[in-house]
Amino acid sequence: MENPKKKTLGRRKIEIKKIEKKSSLQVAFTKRRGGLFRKASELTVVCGVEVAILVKSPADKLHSFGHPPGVEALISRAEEKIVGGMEQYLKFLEDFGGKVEEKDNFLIVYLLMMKIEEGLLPSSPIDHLHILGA
Amino acid sequence: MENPKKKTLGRRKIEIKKIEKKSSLQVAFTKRRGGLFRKASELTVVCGVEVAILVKSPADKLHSFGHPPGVEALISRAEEKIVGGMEQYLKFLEDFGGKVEEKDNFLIVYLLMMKIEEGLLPSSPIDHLHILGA
DNA sequence: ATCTCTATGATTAGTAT
DNA sequence: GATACTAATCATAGAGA
Repeated sequence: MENPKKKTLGRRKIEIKKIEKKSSLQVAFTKRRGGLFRKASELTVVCGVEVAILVKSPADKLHSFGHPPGVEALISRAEEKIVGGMEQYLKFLEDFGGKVEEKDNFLIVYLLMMKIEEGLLPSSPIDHLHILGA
Repeated sequence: MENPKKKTLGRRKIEIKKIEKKSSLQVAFTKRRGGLFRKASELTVVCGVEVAILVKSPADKLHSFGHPPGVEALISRAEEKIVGGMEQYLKFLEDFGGKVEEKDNFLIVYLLMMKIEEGLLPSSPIDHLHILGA
């Protein structure tokens, strides 16, 4: 039998421009975010590199990806010290300061991002400055 | 003529594990980083969202991607204020503090990352704390 | 290091659940 | 919000220039 009524049209070519239909945009966002994070994950493995990604959803929710084993270790180490609040946090930064190499700025910033995202840190560096009397 | 000696074998299936051969890894990294950034770019357009990516190359060089028009505007605005060094920078953060909404943490962090990457800011937040007498 | 080449493997648009 | 389906579009491995 010819043309056995295809169930779907398959992938269609699209123009890269903003999707207006809300429901379609939501589906596209979920798929493409997943695709992006998967690609990032493959990159970390295949090339043995560090990657951090932040994406804000159409609903302003923050989604993040990160994978260096080093970053994960830092986050774990930080976790215990940070949950204690601001004082613990400042102490953590000081401890951290003595051990981190120049090239690890990347990791520090990533760590801070994650903590901010989780609501465990003040919302911006500005708060620190004020607290410290700047 | 059958089998006109195919020029390439086409894409081959690979296992997702670290490539050991250095030259292959370098090529794969360049291609996959490009692919990742292209996907990110499409995501920002198709879904109208904000994305920031940091990747450390096998040679420890930092590559970044970012695209919200808002972020670009912030960076421009910041540029003038930041090039003056630490004092200007602190002042910038204070100015910034009065104007930025809670949901803009993302942008702030992204901005800081970019500045650190460019060597325009101290290497870590720790330095601020010390300077401010923490 | 970057750029073809290209067959093949991988992703995803549109729709329904 | 995420997942399943499927055909078509898209990305890229491996090799060479």
